[in-house]
Amino acid sequence: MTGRGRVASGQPTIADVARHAGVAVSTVSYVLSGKRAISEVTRNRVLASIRLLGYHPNAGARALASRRANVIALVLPLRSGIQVPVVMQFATAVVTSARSHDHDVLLLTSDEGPEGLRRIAAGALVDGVLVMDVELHDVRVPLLRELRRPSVLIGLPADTGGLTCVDLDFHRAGQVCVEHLAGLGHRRVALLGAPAAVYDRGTGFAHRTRAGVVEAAARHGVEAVTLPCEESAADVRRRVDVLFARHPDISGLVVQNEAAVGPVQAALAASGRRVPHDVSVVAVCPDQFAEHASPRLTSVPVPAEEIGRQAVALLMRKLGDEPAPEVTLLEPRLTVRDSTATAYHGPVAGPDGTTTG
Amino acid sequence: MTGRGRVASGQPTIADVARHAGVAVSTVSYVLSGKRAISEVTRNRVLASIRLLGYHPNAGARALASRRANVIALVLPLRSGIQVPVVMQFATAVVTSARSHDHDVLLLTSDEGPEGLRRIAAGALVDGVLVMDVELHDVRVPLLRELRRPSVLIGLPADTGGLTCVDLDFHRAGQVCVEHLAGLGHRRVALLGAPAAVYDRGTGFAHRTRAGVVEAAARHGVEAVTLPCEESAADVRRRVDVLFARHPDISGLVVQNEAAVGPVQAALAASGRRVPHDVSVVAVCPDQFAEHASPRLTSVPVPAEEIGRQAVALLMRKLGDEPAPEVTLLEPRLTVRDSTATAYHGPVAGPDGTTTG
DNA sequence: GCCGAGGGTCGAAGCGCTTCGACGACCGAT
DNA sequence: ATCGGTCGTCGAAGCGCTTCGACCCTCGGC
Repeated sequence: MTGRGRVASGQPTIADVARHAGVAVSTVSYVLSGKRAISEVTRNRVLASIRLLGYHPNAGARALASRRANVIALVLPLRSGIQVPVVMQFATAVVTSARSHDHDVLLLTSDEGPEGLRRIAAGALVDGVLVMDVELHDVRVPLLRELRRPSVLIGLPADTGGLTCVDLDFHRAGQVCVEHLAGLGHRRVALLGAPAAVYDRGTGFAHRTRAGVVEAAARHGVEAVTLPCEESAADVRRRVDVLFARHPDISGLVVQNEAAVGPVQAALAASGRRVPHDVSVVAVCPDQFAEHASPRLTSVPVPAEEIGRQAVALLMRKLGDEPAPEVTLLEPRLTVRDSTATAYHGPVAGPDGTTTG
Repeated sequence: MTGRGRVASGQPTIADVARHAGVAVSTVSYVLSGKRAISEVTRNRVLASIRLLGYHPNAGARALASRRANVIALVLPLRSGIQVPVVMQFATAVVTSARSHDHDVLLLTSDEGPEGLRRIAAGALVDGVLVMDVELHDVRVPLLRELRRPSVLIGLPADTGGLTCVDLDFHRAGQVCVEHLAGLGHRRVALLGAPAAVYDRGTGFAHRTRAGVVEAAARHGVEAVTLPCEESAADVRRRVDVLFARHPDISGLVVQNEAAVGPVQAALAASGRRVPHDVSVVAVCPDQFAEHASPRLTSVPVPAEEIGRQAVALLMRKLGDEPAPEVTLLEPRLTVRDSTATAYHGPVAGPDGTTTG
C-alpha cells in the first residue's frame, strides 16, 4: 500500500490527499500550483481534504521535482563597524517580503567565505542570493557572476556590469545634508563618518557619502572637513575635541555613524556647545535613532525596509527570468527635526532660515 | 543516457561522478557520508572526480531521500523593545555554530505567526527549530510541543516541561549586580529595566532580572527601587530625574536596557552626578557596549555567543535523538570596570582607586 | 451531424539522492 | 580444504513531488 508515507514520517503526503479526495495525485498538484485548469468542484474537494488531513507539501520533494527551492539566501556581514540595527532592519524586511512572494530566507554569514555561497548555490538549496554590505572591490562579486543563480546586491561595487544592485543614493544623501546646512547659512561643516576600517575596506556607502558631502560643499562654497569616526564614546569625544580645536568655526556636523550619534551629542554637550544653537547636526541613520535622540535629530534616514523590499522584488523578477535594472538608487529624503538651525553669523537672519552677512 | 542531469541544470549529479570515477552511485554516496567502509583507493578516486567535476550534492534530493534537510529554523522576534545588537549576536552565533555541525539556518520572523512555524516544520524544510525571545506564556510553546520536530528555546517560558531551554541566569545576574553594589557599601539602589512593553509581554529575562535584584537587595539589607525604562534619550532623562527627585540618596544603578546605557550616562552627567564618584552604574549588556561607554562600565555581559552555541549544540543532540536537559542556565559573570566604586558614606575608602574624604 | 478546440483529469516518468540487501573476495579459525 | 565473518562494492527500490503527454468530454461552428 501507498499509505506508508503517513506511517514513516507522520505527515500525510500528496498521495494521501489524492486518495482521500478520490482524485489523481497530479490533480492535487495542479490544484496547489494552479498550472492547469481544475473544476471548481474538484478543487474544493481537494482543498477540503488538504485541510482535513493537515497536509503540507514536502519541501525537499518539491524542490527536487520542480527545480525550485523557493528559498533565497541572505548573506549578512559580520564585520566590525557594521551598523547592526540597520542590518537587522534589512534582514527583517527581506524575510517579510520574501514571504509575501512565497519564499523563505536562508541566513548566511560571510565568515564561511565565498565557499559558502558556492555550496549553497550549487547545491540548489536556494534559488537566488541577496548580498549585503558590498565593498567596492568585493571578492564575492566575481563569484556571483560565475554562479548560475540570480543575485541582487544591497550596496554598490565599483563595477556593476551585469549585476543588479539596490541602495540608497548615498552620494545624494551626502549632498542633501550639506545643502540643508548650507541653506541655513553654515559655512564650515564637518562629516563624522564611518569607522576608519569601513573606509579602508572600500565599503561603498561610506565613500559615496563622503564624496557627496565634498562635492556639495564645493558647489555651495562651504568648507568641509571629513574624518572617520569610531564607535566608542571616548573616541568620539576625542575626535570632536580635536575637530573643534582645529576648526573652531565649524557650525554644522554631518554624522553618518549611527552608533556615534549619541556620543557625539554627549561630547558636544560636554564641551559646552548647544545643539542646534551653537552647532547644527544632521545624521544619516534610521529614523528611530533620530527620533529617540535628544534633541530629536534632523536626519536622512536609511530606508532599510524599502531597500530590502526592492531587493527582494528585483530578485523575484530575475527568478522569473524577467530583466532587472543594473542599478537602483533610492532618493534620500531629509527630515527636519530639532537639531539644525540657522547659523549664527551675525545679527540678521532671513525668515527662510538663511542668514544675511 | 543518464548524463542528462548536466545538460538540464548545468550541475553534475552523483551519477556523473560515479561514471567518471568508474564506480556505482551508491559508492559515491558512501564516500560522502562515510556510512560504510570504502577502500582508500576508491575513496580517493571518487574524491578526485568530485573535485574535478565540481560536484555539490543537490540539497533537495538529499533531503528527500534521507529525510534530513540539514537546515534548522531560527525564529527571531521583531517586537518593540528588543535589544537589536544582542539578537544579532545570537543570530550570528547560531549560524556559525550550525555550520560547524553541517547545518544551515533558515530565518523566520514571528510576524508570520505560529502558522509559519507549522508550515516550515510540517513541510520538512527544517529538521529543528530554535526560538528566541520567549515569553512566560508564549503562544508558540504549545505549538512546539505539538510539532514533531526537535526544538530549543532561547529564554524561559513559565512552564518548561518537556522543552529544552537555554538562557543566561538572569535571576542570578540581578543578584550579582546588587551584591556587587552592596559589597561596595551602597545602601540604596535602583534598577532601570527594560521598556514597559517588555514587562507587559511577560518576557522572562526582564522579570527574572528584576526578581533577582529585589531578592538580593532584601537579603543584603539594601533598598531597591525598580522601574521600566524606555529607549529614547528624553525619556531616560525624565526617568532619571524623577528617580533622584524621589530617592535622592540612591547611589547605585543597575541598567538592563542596553539602548538606555548611553542616555543614562548622559542624563547623570547632565544632572551633575559623576560616575562612579556620585553614582555607581552596573549594566547588563553586551561587553562591547560596556567597553565603548565612557567611563567603561562595570557589567554583566549577556553571553550571546555562548548561548547561541549551546542552543545549537542542544538542538543537534536532539536531532540525534539524544536526551537534552530541560533547562540550561548560564552562570553570569560580573566584569568590574570603571563605573562602580565604594559608596561615599564617610571619610574612608579602599586603596582601589576610590576617594578619601 | 461532424470536426476541432479546449477544459478537466489521469498515469507515468522522472528529479538526484540514500539505503538496504546481496554478493564476491579474502581472512583466520577449524 | 571448509566455514563463517568482514570488507568493499553494486543494483535497485524508493523518498514525495511536478510535469508531460494522452485521453475523454462537451461545445460551438459550419
